Amino acid sequence: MYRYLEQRLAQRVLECLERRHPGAVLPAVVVEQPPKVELGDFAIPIFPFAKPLRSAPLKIAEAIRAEIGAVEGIAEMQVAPPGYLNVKVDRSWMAAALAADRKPAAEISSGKILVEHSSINPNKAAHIGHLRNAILGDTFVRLLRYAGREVDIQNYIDNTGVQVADVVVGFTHIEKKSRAEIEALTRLPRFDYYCWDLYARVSQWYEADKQNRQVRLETLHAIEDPASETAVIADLISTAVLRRHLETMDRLDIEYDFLPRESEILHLHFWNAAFEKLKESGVLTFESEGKNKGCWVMRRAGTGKASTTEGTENTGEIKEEDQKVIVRSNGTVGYVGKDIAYHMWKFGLLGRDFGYRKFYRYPNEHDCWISSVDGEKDHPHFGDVAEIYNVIDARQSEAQNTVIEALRGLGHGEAADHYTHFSYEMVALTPRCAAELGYTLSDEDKSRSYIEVSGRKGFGVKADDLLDQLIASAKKEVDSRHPQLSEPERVSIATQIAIGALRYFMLKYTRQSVIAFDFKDALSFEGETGPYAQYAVVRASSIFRKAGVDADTFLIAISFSAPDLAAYLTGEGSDEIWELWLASAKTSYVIDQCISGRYKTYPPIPPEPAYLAKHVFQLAQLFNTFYHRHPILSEPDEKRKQFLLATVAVVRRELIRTLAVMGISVPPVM
RNA sequence: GGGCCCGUAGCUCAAACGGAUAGAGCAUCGGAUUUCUAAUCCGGUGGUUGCAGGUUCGAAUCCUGCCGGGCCUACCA
Repeated sequence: MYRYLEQRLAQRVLECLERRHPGAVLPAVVVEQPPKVELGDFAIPIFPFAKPLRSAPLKIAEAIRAEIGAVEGIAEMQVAPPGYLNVKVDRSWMAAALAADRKPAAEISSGKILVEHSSINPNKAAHIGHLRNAILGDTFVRLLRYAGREVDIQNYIDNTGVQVADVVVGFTHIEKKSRAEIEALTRLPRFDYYCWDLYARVSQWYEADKQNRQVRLETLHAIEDPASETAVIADLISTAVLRRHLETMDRLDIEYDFLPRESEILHLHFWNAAFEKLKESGVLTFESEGKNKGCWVMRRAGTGKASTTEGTENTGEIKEEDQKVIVRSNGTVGYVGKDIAYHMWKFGLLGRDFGYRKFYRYPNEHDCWISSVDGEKDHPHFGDVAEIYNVIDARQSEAQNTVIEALRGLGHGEAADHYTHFSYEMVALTPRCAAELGYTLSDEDKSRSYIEVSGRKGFGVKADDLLDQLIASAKKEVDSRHPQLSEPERVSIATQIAIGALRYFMLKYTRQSVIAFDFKDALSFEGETGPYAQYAVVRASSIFRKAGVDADTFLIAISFSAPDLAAYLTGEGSDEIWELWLASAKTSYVIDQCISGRYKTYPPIPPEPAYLAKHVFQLAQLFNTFYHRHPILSEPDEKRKQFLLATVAVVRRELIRTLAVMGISVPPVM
């Protein structure tokens, strides 16, 4: 409703100006939010119109105010120096719409969206960096689904790469385990932890004797032959670790629909199909001499302008330093090549498909499918989508751009335009946090503001460990507050709080900010945190419980007359309560902003889920202030009491809604 | 060398195609509870937005140049 009002306001202002100045070339009407409620609910800066209309901003603003006429939902307009048109919403109109949860008709959006996230190498336990990825991705999925879009969630599994090979080497060459012994180990409750330690040992083993690296190459090669014993072991390990990753993410209510694996991209020859098209279209060129002799290369994304710059004639030749090797001189294809083929499949441009079989069933009966060479007959239709979003950290932006350019080069400009690298910065550890974990730091490291997590070194905070700590910490608090509750009830509440804290923590930073991880901040339940927002909802719920009224149906049953609403919302000192209603009205507006990114620029800026966190916090903060100032159940004026209850119900509804989009549920008590 | 990102309060972060007095949380100091449970609220302290120019009615935001930091830049994945 808020967004609807904003758009209509901009439209009407533009029409008004066009009527006054026919033929004038006008800039877009920008609608902002004034710094304070007293000023109004919308603010339109008039400065940009001064020059084209050859008139003073204040004069133009006054003219608009006088001539625009009645706009539904808008109560009044004021001209404010040095050149703003401040607009006040018709408060009772908006409140009535909000209480009834009326929404303007949703735009019809078409086409399935594919979101790829997590994509953790299946060779060790997930860590906090993976948590950021999965939480961002999962929240984005929830945003899209809230907006009515159809979404498939994919988690790409690189089960044939060096990282898996390294752990295979660890089992077979360092620990000298048999296949049966490894199989037994995979049944450990936290087999991924075992691999975490082993992986770090393998790295040391390589360091100790460079000869050992030869084993890695042999193993890597052997994994590609599905008939080999090594491949069977690799599959055993990667599948077991993958299962653990799904369990870890399920703890956070993160689910997937389909797990495409590199092994199938290999064995179903996706690359061959892509290779032919890439050669035909000239995206790939063969180098017959120089550094990359014998390789198939393409232009590195982001280098060299499309046309000829200095020296480079348009002969299809690419300067050596701008070359990206896609096929090595020994004929094998690198990661990017496979990724190009995979993305052609995503858009339905490859002409091949995976086989599918069920892999994992969530407690809610939802099935997660996995790729396989010979799959089940009946399966959902994956791929062939209209838009894709890849949640991958910023370090891989060049590889992502290369894939996009390959699609463009193949003539699939439309697909390339609907390919978004949902980029974000990494999670690193503060030096203090690293020290707490027992790592000895060099003086150089101590002076850094953060230190990168390294799976190879076994340096990092494991996802399950962090979650365990959060639950334990919340449990302690719940135990002392609610000793009367049963143990399972207390565990359940503590778990919800822990998830709330973790998901909020990962979402409150904007994407391009490196998270310097610190236990103190992450384990905090006070201030700008998930539990703060959850607690606000619990408070709201408890008011209704005490009142003996059902919060969810209260708003349906009740109705206010416009004069009553106006009395409560526009009277003396009502700004503070109005602010709460106004903020509540913004939920769908905020969700829209999260999805489309902040600017409507080209190229588009990826989505930003952090605005959700800001919105939730603002709602909770306003509510807590309101809660403290207005005793509700003891309000003597019955009509006013109903209005205050309605205020609580609306805020509560919007808080629950927004938290749900963030993947955060609310416990019954805290 | 080239590409991308960052530099805002003691710390961690915000700031809506450039807009009204740059805001929060944490920390710190001082207050608030016989009430819908204080995982809360109110108030104080704390800023030359890395530096220097430029663009304009107006710059944390755009441009240029410095300074400082991070990531990418392999016939690794």
